Amino acid sequence: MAGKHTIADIARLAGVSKTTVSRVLNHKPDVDPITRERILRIVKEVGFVPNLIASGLAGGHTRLLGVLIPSFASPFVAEIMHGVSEAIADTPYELLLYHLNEMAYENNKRDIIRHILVSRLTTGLLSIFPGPWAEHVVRLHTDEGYPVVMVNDQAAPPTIPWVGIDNRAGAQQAVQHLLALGHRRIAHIQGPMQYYCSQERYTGYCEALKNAGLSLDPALVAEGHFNRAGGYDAAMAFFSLPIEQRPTAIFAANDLSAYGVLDAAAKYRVNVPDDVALIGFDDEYSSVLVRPELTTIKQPFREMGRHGLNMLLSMLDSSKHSTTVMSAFAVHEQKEQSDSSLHMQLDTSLIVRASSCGVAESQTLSSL
Amino acid sequence: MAGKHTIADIARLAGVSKTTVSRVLNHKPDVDPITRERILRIVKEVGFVPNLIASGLAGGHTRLLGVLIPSFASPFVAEIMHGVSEAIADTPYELLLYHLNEMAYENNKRDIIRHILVSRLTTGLLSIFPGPWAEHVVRLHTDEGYPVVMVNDQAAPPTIPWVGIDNRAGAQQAVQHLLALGHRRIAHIQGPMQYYCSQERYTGYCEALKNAGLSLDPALVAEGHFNRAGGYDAAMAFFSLPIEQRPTAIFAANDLSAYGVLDAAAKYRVNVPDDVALIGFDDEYSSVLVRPELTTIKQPFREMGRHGLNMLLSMLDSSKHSTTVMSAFAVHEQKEQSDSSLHMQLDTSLIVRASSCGVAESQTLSSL
DNA sequence: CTGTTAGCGCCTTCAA
DNA sequence: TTGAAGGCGCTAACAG
Repeated sequence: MAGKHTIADIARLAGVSKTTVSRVLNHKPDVDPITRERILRIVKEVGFVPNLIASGLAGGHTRLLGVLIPSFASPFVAEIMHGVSEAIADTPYELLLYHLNEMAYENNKRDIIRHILVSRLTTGLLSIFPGPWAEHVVRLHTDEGYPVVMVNDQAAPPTIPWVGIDNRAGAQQAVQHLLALGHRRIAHIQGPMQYYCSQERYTGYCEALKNAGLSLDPALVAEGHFNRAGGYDAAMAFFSLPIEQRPTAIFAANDLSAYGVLDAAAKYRVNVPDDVALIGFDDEYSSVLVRPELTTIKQPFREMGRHGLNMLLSMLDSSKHSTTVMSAFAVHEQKEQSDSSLHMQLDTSLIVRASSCGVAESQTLSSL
Repeated sequence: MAGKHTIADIARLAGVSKTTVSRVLNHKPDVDPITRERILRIVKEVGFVPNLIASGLAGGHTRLLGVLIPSFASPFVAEIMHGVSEAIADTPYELLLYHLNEMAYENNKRDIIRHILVSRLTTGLLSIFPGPWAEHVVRLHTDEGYPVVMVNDQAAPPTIPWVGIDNRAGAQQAVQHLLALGHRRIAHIQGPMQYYCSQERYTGYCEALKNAGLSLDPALVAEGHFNRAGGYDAAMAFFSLPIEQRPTAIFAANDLSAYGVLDAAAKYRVNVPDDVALIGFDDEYSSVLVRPELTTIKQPFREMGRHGLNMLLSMLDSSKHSTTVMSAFAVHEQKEQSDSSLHMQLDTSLIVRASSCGVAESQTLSSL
């Protein structure tokens, strides 16, 4: 039975105390180099791996990091997780998955979050798309001092460590692209307005129009719920406007809504991009499969995951140092400071495909 | 600071011993009902949650289950995980994620798997799409007796607990659908033939043809690598055949390949489904987004995840009972027996959309 | 039914 | 530079 060794076994084999073995395992400096080599050799020989549970208990903290994800439904989450697992690959930490079934729970959101803290399994938390959980996650950090990083969502101004994108700038990119193509009547299909990112994208849309000297036409703005049906409904409304009021271009707050626009366009026999140009937001996998392929604003999901996890790791690192090296006051000072730098906004990028201008079609097809 | 309680605290508050508290926490029967109620009340009041790390150490096994996933790239994995987390939701277990970056690792696959065993973090393992890891996962179960369930992949005859589908029957469903539509020249785009599921799907294809009294035309079979480019290449080859040899229908071993067929059809100006009918396998999310929408064989991914996790839980359960209740010999007997019933083959289902017969188009569109 | 006594395997003082 | 001793919070025998 391989691997059933304990530190005691190694100590016996090496003829030293358990303490010494523990020291070399934890990279403490105060060990005779010769002894260290001998121990390491034995460790390798017998394939010893320390019991993480035991060391978690004794050390007061585990090597587990929690990842709170809202749902697997969204392909983004998978992309983000991809980045997360890349980042964790060469660390000694492991990932504990907290999945929140979307329904039920309404009342005990707080309990579930608290459970994460109180069960003491994890040493830190990465919260992806917190959505309705955001406030509890924030409190976990603010009130309890638990190391938390939020990925890709934010309460108005982010108050805790956070990695995301500049939704406003992304929306401006989108609208500017349409403006550059000569469009003047540009519609917007909003996301759910209780989300900050929806508000930001809408703001970006408004600003881009204003910068171009265009006024906002309320008839060209509709809420689309971030899903296909919502996009469909919104687009149907646009297409049923009198011809001279119709938009010549649509900026959908996410790709899913844009798919709905394509449905509506097919129904109305509106040609995309000739009759109406279309741009989405996210760059989902499916956006190269729909016809025409969807122009969109790409979010760097994988990078978000990677940076988020790295940020969490660095927080753990610095808190470890601080508690041993610095006075309580100094700790507080440094925390304030590093927190303020713990807001990372990644860049979005414009991906031009056929849905905004026909010429792109041949390019993307040939790139297959 | 909420939740910093230990069993000792509860014991003090309730005026009983720690042991008693531990007993009610672990649902042992031998506790005075009155005392039990009192303890539970206090536990609730102070919001006590036992330290899982400590109980893992003391009890000799944790409440963590490992999930080994090959990559987040595939949307299936997300679906399966969805089922997994549904199943784990009302158990006291948590999920530990082992993610295998596809590359590197070639040499230390074994080490990584061994690490799972040896680090003792988890009590059992759910291995999703093991692919190249399969043999090591199998050995983990066979040689080390570690509780393992494989989801949706299998070495020739599955030798360890396993949940998946009947790929052969699924393929037959697909081909029979095409036969029923009157097609006689049905092509097949295979998956990578080193995968058992690809072989099975191919076998199902052959059998369905034979049952219909048709002979196999080697020109109508091509390997497609399970991806879009592979499907494209294969379809290009089919479409460049002399007209009378061309297939009137194509069964792609997965949806991705089928997307490639659509690309090729667009290039060749072949109309789907009028010139060639198309059916895929998997029912990916995107298959309702491509045009025409893709007829396909749906795999019940979520159910696989759910059943897989439940199977793992029941294995843990029974092994717990067996080690305490039965002799070593009896344990072995029961293990053999339950293992043999621990192979679950779920049903696939045929999803008819526009790519196989035009009439379906209006139906699916209207269901939006 | 309940409490007492030992650890689980490791880390962390403290003293040598 | 090393070792011995104590404890992390809980569970699992044992007795009562």
